[in-house]
Amino acid sequence: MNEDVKVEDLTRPQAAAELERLAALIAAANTAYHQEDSPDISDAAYDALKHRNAAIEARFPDLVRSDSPSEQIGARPAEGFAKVTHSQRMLSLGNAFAAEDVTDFDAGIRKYLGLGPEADLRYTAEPKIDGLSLSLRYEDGRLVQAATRGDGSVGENVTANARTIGDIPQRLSGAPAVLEVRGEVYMSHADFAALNARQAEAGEKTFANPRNAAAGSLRQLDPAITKGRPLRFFAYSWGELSEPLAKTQAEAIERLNSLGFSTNPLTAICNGPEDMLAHYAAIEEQRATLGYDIDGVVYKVNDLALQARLGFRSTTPRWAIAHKFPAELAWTRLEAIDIQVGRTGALSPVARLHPVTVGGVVVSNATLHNEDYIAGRSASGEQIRGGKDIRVGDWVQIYRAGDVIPKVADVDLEKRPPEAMPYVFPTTCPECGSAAVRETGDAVRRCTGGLICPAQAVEKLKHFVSRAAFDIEGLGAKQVEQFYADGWIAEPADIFTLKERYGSGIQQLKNREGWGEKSASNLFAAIEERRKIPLGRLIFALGIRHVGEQVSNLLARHYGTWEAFEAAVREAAPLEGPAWEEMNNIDGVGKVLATSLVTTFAQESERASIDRLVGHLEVQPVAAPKTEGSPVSGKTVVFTGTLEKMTRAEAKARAEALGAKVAGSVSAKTDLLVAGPGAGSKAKKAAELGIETVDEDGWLALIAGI
DNA sequence: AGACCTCGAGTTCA
DNA sequence: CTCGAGGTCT
Repeated sequence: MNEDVKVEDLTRPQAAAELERLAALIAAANTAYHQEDSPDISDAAYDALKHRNAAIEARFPDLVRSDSPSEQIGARPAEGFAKVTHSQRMLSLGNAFAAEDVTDFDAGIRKYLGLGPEADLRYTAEPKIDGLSLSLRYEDGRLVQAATRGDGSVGENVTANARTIGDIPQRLSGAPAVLEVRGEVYMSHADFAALNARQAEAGEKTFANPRNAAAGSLRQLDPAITKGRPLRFFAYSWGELSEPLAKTQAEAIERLNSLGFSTNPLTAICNGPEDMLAHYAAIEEQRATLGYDIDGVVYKVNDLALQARLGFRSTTPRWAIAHKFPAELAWTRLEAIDIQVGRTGALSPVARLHPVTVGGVVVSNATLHNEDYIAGRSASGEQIRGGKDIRVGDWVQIYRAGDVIPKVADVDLEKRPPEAMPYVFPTTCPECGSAAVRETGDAVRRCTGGLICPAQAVEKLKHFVSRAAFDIEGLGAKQVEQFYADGWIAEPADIFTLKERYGSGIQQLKNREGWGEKSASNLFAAIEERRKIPLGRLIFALGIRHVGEQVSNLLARHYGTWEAFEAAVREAAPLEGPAWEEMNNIDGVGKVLATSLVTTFAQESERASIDRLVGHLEVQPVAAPKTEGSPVSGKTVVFTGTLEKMTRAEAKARAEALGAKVAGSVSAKTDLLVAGPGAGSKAKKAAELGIETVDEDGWLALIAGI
């Protein structure tokens, strides 16, 4: 009955009735989806219902129902886009905040390239558009795929939507056979305002800022909706190419422009840091009148041959940096300080704020890092707040670090209420009451409750099912919390007995809010699927301190099987002896890490929990590469310089798996030197000794196909 | 021993 | 995304 009434025109009683109606509709749609094979309403219609519900709740927060659809667990998953693996990773950029960071950037590059301060070195400088990056793949001049950045390696296929954007050509003439153009999708201020006006008029939700509007528009499942949204695109980079575009960054951009792409008119060539900073100032001055959002200036080494020499760090290129504009600031009142307990027992203080808009987003929480941060003293120079302590009741200045994480920048002592007392950091865990202690030299205070602490237990379980660990579909953070609260799951092993214990458990699951027969059987199937688990994932899932994803894979590659790994950890328990030495000799594993691993396994309760878990699993070994016929078997290899296609730790592990011995320095015994860019004295020495030297590609070719 | 780099852990909002 | 800290390189 209220369906056609705009959200903002609803009276209170109407809103209450509408929320009731929507709750019933959405619940019915969820049931239909979970219990039958075909949902009864389209995704778009379903989303519209949820949007309307959220909009009304936002306007009448006190009318939010206890059975509100926005709170439901196990609701219909967002119908996703297909995944796309980028042929070349889409990296992010390093950040500069001060002029000094820019001069450091220049100095670092000169040093890396072996150039003096006077040598000619040019950079491009262009505005950093605040939108979302997109990679467009053209084959033989036709647009064949458009993908979002995603996590850098795998993005989402949004080709149909990208085709609706006017700035994106469908066809190119005179382009390389394979051309991946990268750039930014954005919305202008004028278009954003007009869109929001239309949205409001239609009773649809409005967007907080142009960036969200652009992101929301590009990620529409129905391209027809995207087509109606005024999106634009600036090209600024490229991925895979069948032939080079040009010799310099500036010429490449010009080439993209002549192929029909919009490129930013404020792109300039700068000669050194002074020039770069001047251009930065010039762009900042025009910021308000550009008509679209920018959040900084990007500098890139102009010479593409030099870019190639500089290469990449793990997540960022060495030859580019983003010089950010100062973050937007806002003042608000600190209403409370809460303590959260993490997986490792870390007590993290969180500021509860009177909601305030910062950079187009309403913020009501902010991280306070740790005890010292609140106290206003810092071990390692975080002096943004000039040594002022933070008290409940204070007026605090908030900014969003990297435009994401809200932080407290300053405290207004003038406005401090006289009754405000310094915050006393708890020395017991607020969740379980165990002592919370701070190791000397550590910034964090940790709950000592271990598995007794419910917060730690839940966080460990969440970690266990997380994406890089067991990644069980249908068992996310929310479900884990609920199952833990209901006593269904107390430790990881319990996940694998869930079906036995709640056997015809589907019956019981079905009675839960938001669960139907289909989602329950899907969950059990997903759990079954994960009984087979790669060794690296298992080690990571255990959630041992200092043992993250990378280290877990390193350990898995080194030991190969669960049996070998487990035996090694047990034998290393005295923190000495051959097994201990071997572990410490793994590249990337040091004392702190090895101690953490070995002592965790040595704890009776942890140990028992791990044994119970592994009993339910079939751990897949890391395929041991054959060392037979390996061209490097028995040889001594040294790596130097920067490796671009693998980490040093990875390279070493791989070489050892192939039967080579990896040494740290070049000597007469060295058989082969693998030298990446930036190689220095080792390469010189190898040349003097007449030792065979190859670059990274040569090394990869050598070991290929084994 | 110090500089540099990577990884781990924790955090927010849509 | 950022900080802190562990680990390696020079």
